[in-house]
Formats: sequence, structure tokens, C-alpha cells
Amino acid sequence: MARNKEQNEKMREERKQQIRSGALRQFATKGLFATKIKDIADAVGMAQGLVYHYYKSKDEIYVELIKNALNKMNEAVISLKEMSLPPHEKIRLAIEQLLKTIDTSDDFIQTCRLIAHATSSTAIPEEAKKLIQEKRDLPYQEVAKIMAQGQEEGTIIEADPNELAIVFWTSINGLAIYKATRQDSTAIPDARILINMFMERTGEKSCRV
Amino acid sequence: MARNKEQNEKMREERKQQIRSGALRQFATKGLFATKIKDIADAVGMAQGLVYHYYKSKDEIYVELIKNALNKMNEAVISLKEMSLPPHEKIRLAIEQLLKTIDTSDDFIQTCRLIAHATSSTAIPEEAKKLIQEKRDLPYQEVAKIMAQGQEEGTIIEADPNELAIVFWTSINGLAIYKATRQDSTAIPDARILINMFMERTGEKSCRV
DNA sequence: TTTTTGATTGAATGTTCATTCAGTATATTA
DNA sequence: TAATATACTGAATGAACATTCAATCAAAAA
Repeated sequence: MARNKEQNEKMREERKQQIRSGALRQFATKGLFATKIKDIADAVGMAQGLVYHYYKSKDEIYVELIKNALNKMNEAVISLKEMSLPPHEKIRLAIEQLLKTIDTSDDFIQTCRLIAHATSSTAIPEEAKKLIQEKRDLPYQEVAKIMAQGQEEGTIIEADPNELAIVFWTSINGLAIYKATRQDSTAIPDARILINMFMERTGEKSCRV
Repeated sequence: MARNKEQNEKMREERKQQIRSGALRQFATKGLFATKIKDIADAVGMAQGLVYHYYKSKDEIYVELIKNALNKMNEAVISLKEMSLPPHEKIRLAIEQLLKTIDTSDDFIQTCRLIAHATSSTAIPEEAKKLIQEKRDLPYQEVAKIMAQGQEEGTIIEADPNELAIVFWTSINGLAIYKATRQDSTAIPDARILINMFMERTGEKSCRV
């Protein structure tokens, strides 16, 4: 097998990815403290000691996972912001996509659990706290902006846009957690229930004339 | 100080309550594994060893807290069920009360966090798992029934009542978690945003004629 | 071939706890 | 007062675990 600098670098990064992948599931289901290095090593199929060939500590793995999760979330929000769609269609699309992802992507669910564990626990590494502090607000802010735009167009209900954003994300998050804790095939609710909550009712359809 | 059987029993129960109270906050903010017996003892202001005079183990305290939390939640749901109000008013009232409680009762928030930690972690005592298994579904079932009743009366929107119940509870839960993780004075959203989501729109108000 | 470099293993080390325990204090009862 | 029972303390014990380390292994380069 080749062994030049780049190849080496690449293989090393692949191995690190395997570790992160195994660690994600462990941290997501058990939390940082209940997860033992042995659990991670077993999940990846390597010896305990080898984990330390790739990561300095358990905390370092954890922090990297938190960082990735927050970044992915923020990137998704930015790309939503930059779509050329009317605001209420952005909200509709976002809810549909998020619910579908919750329903189909195990990785996404695990990531939500990880973030949930992390944001609701004070017993996490300082660096993870800092990252959360820095990055958790962007999704709320961006959705609030979209809500405000929709209000100007008369398509989103009148209410404090920040509050709408909070309801938006906490509902999504609550659903992700719910789904994660029901191993079986519990169906995720129809997206229209949530979408409805934010849409101004302008028309015939919802009126008994 | 008196020292007959009953007095003793009562004082012992008070002391246990103090321990539970201190432990609740610790478990809620850090989870089971990150919470050390020393933390609990310090929170109550007693020596480590004394905790074991009242509880056999850390797990036993944890299980008792989980049990209390689930019972309180279920009792509240039963009392909602038994109120003589039209279904949509029950939903309205429940949302208003829950949001107000989230906003004002620190104990309630801590309890929500405890349950959230517990339901989303596999690293909890077997007995706690069993309790959650047994008791977590009642609130969903009862709210689903109320939703169905409301649909018959035409006051609750048409959608699978079970899905409505899931959205109901996951939204509430998401908000509680949100509130718990923002130390500052973050306001809880206006209850009407959530209430709206479930109510059939029958009238003039929401129509542009 | 030999040398070098990185991957890998599992045992050794030291620390952090949960839990136990020996002993002290305090209050009630006899 | 002495005997007894409970509350209480903080040190001792032992297990679990994160991290380190000495020793192999395998591939590539020389």
C-alpha cells in the first residue's frame, strides 16, 4: 500500500472519522460521562490504546463532534437563508425537510441527541461550552428573520418573530428527541401540523362561509 | 426534641426530601454519571457518608426522583382529563398552564431536564428504564383522546389525534429544555402561538372576506 | 536485505469515585 | 447517672477507568 505523506494523512483522517462515527453513537445514547473509551474502541473494533494514537483524550473527540454538529446545522441554516424562495415557502420547506430527515437519517437523530445532551448538561468540556455559546444562536436568528419577512408579506402569522423562531426550533428539537427515544417504527407527525402553526390563514379553505 | 417512632420517621423523611431536592438539581444539570455523591452531599450540606444513612446508593436516589417526576406528570394529566371543560378549552388551559409553569417554576424545569436526560440516555438504572417504559405513554394517550373529542366537536383541527398529541408534548418539552439552557431571562413564547396550532379556525377573524 | 516509520496491542499506572466503616456526638429512656 | 439508639463525620477500601507505555507488527524506503 502506498505510503507517501498525503496517503498517510488521508488514511489517518479516515481512521479518525471511524472513531468519531463510533463515538457519536455512544455519546448520543449515553452522554459523555457514561461513555467509556473502551466502548468507543469496541464500537470501532480497535484496542483501547489505539484511540489515543488518534485523539489526545475523550474530551477531544467529544469537542470535535460537537463542533461538527454545530457547523453542519449552521451551514444548513445559511443555505436555507440563501435560497430564492418566498419566506413562507422557506419555512414550509425547512419543516418538511427536517421532519423527513428525522424520520430517515439515523445519523441526524444521533447528532440531535448529542447536541441535546451537550446543551442541557453543565458537565461538558469548557471548549464545548464555548462552541455552543458561540454557535447555538444563529439558527434562531436566521429563522426569526425569515419569519419577519413572511410577516411583511402577510404570509406568516403576527407574533414576535423571535418567539416564532423559538417555537420553530424547540418543536423540531422536541420531535427529534422523541423519535430518538422510541426505537420502534413510531411515525413522525404530518409536517402540515407544524407548518400550519406559522402560516397566516388568508383564504377560503379554512373558512366556513 | 421528641423522639418517638413517628417523629423519628417524619424527621427521617424530611432529611430524605432534602437529599432528593439537592440531588434533583445535580442530576438535572449534569446527569447521573457526572453527578458525584460528594456533589449531592455538598448541596445538602452533609458529609458524604451520611447520604448512605438515608439511601442505599446513588442509583436509588435517582430512581426515586424519576418515579416522583413521572407520577406527578401523570397525576397532572389525569386531573386535566377529569376537568369539566370542552376539549379545546382543556388544550388551551394545559398549554397556558404549562408555559406559565415553565416560566416560573425552577423545580418544574429541573424535573423536565431530569426526565429528558433519563429518557434520552440508555445509561440509567434498569429500574428507571422500567418506570419510564411504564409511565411515559399515559400523557400522550390522554392528550390524544382530548384531541379526538375536540375534533368531534369541530374545535380541533383534523389530523391524526396521536400525531397531535406527539406535537403537543414534544413542543412543550422542547420549550422546557430551551428555557433550562438559557440561564438569563429569556422569555417563553406567547401561548397563543402553540394554542393556534391545534384550533380549528371557524370564523370571520382569520378570513379576508 | 536492513532500516525506518507508523499502526497496533494489551498490560501498567495513577486517579477518581462509590461505598463501607470505625468512631464521635447527641438525645432519649431507664 | 448509665444504657441505648440514631445522626453524623471523614478516613479507608476497592473497583472502574482514562491515560501511558513497552513491545510487536507490517509496509515502504534504502
